[in-house]
Amino acid sequence: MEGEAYFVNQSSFQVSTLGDVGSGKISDVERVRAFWRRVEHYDAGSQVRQGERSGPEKQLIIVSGWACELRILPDGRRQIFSFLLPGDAIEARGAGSVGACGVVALTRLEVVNRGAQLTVDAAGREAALQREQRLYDHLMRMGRLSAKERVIHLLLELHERLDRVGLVHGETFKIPLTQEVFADALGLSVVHINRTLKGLRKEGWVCIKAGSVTLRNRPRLAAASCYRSEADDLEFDALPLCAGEDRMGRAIPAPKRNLSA
Amino acid sequence: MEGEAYFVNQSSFQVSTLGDVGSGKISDVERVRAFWRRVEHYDAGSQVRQGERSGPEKQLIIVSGWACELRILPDGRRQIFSFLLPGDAIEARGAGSVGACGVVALTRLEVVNRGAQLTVDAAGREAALQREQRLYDHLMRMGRLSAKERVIHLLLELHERLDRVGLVHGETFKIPLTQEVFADALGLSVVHINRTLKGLRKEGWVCIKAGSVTLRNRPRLAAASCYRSEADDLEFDALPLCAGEDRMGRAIPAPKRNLSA
DNA sequence: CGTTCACTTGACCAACATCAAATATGGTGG
DNA sequence: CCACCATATTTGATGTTGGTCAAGTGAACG
Repeated sequence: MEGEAYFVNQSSFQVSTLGDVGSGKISDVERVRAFWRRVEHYDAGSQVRQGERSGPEKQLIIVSGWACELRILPDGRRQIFSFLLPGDAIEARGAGSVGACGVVALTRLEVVNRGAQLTVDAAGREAALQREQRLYDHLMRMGRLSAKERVIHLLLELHERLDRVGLVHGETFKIPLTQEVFADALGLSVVHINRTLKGLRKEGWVCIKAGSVTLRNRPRLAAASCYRSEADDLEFDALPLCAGEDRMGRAIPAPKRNLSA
Repeated sequence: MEGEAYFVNQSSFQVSTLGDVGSGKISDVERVRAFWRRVEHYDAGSQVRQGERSGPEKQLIIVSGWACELRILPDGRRQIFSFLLPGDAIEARGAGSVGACGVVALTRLEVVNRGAQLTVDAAGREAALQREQRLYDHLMRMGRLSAKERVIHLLLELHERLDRVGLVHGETFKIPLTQEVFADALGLSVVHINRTLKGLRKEGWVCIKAGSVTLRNRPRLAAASCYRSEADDLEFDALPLCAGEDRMGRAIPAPKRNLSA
């Protein structure tokens, strides 16, 4: 049944990806052929290396499967920066100058190659903004949220993104993630992730079984983890960023001494 | 003496910013005038709000002073995402759709308004890549580095960036940051930042006095904090991202079970 | 000279990491 | 179907890191 769900997803991407190629009399069969000619596959665990530092930068769009951006320190510590879901682009980073971050397939991956994408259209800009927004969210998670909050917050983000591409059924969706991957994304140890999940299950926040997750009472989860959906930016933006005197008095005045000894 | 250093910096920015406006007979005085006409100021602690959600997006370049991007949670927790130094652009974010992150001046701020910057040139792309790179570094710091490592790592980044705009003298540079700001950037508590700094001082890693920092033996610091300068991307990129069997055996195979119950 | 803001320090505690071992689970070959 | 193996999850015991609370110090400033 999993393959079926993925196929539905693929066909929807055919339309959105190729719909603007030729508006003329190209038959649907032609389109499907053209689509599949550009499909590439990556095995789970393989590194997706693109933009071979000199070749034309190809832009890959994930059709099915999950990937992640990550970095590994010399001593083995790992940090996952973001998850890449169906519909997301794998940026052609690394072709430029900065590229100390790799993309690894977390499951078997199906991607379409859009070739060198030189012009940045409105949709591309929007996607880039959201991507950046997610990086900020991730920073907030790791810097200021507790383990329980981090897990919930990430699950809510994944729910929102998967929902947008039709991979959520009700409140339930599938995550092909190991607890170790989860830990590396959230900056926690596997053991502690395990215990945190246990706690969340026991307290009825979520239901996690065999790779699918069901979020119970999403608004409550959002409140408990300070999650701000991408939909309500404006409202959040209106909050006083530089706190006044009422809000815990944590204003940011001009410092009078700096990191003194 | 502080003002003097800043002024030197400003004049260098005049050249680089306005050098391409007119290659003809515009006198230097004219250039200076044109420059100063576009200068804006922000007080320390004030929020830099740009792109008033509908007006023309102006792009601001910091001439002198420090700012930061941050977010505050409803319960008062703060997270600083990045520091903005002289020469950095204050992105016109927020004018689009996502903007749950504010820019606050950490010191008195002098910025030039470049007006709406619609075309993205090579320099702009390069800057954007480095900015993103720094976000990744920050994520790595908060997710996988210890307190001591985080502090060193951040100091090294600041050194590198300040050096590039000529604000480092020898191994010493000034940071107008409160320990509280430092804490909010690194996801630690003020008290713990204090103790960490104390330790670093005592062990001779750095010398921090009255707002200026001297890094002792930068290569050793870099090694101790897993710092990778922006100069050696290639080398780092060549590291095996998806570890083989030699490197602690932490490969990323296809997960066979996923977040089971 | 008192007030304010930042830094400092000590005592105590909670969150999370680490180590080690036990227990599923799924895949594979017989 | 069963035995076996590798991988993942779970659990307990224990240690460390870093947070919180509270109080004290020192410098700048009116």
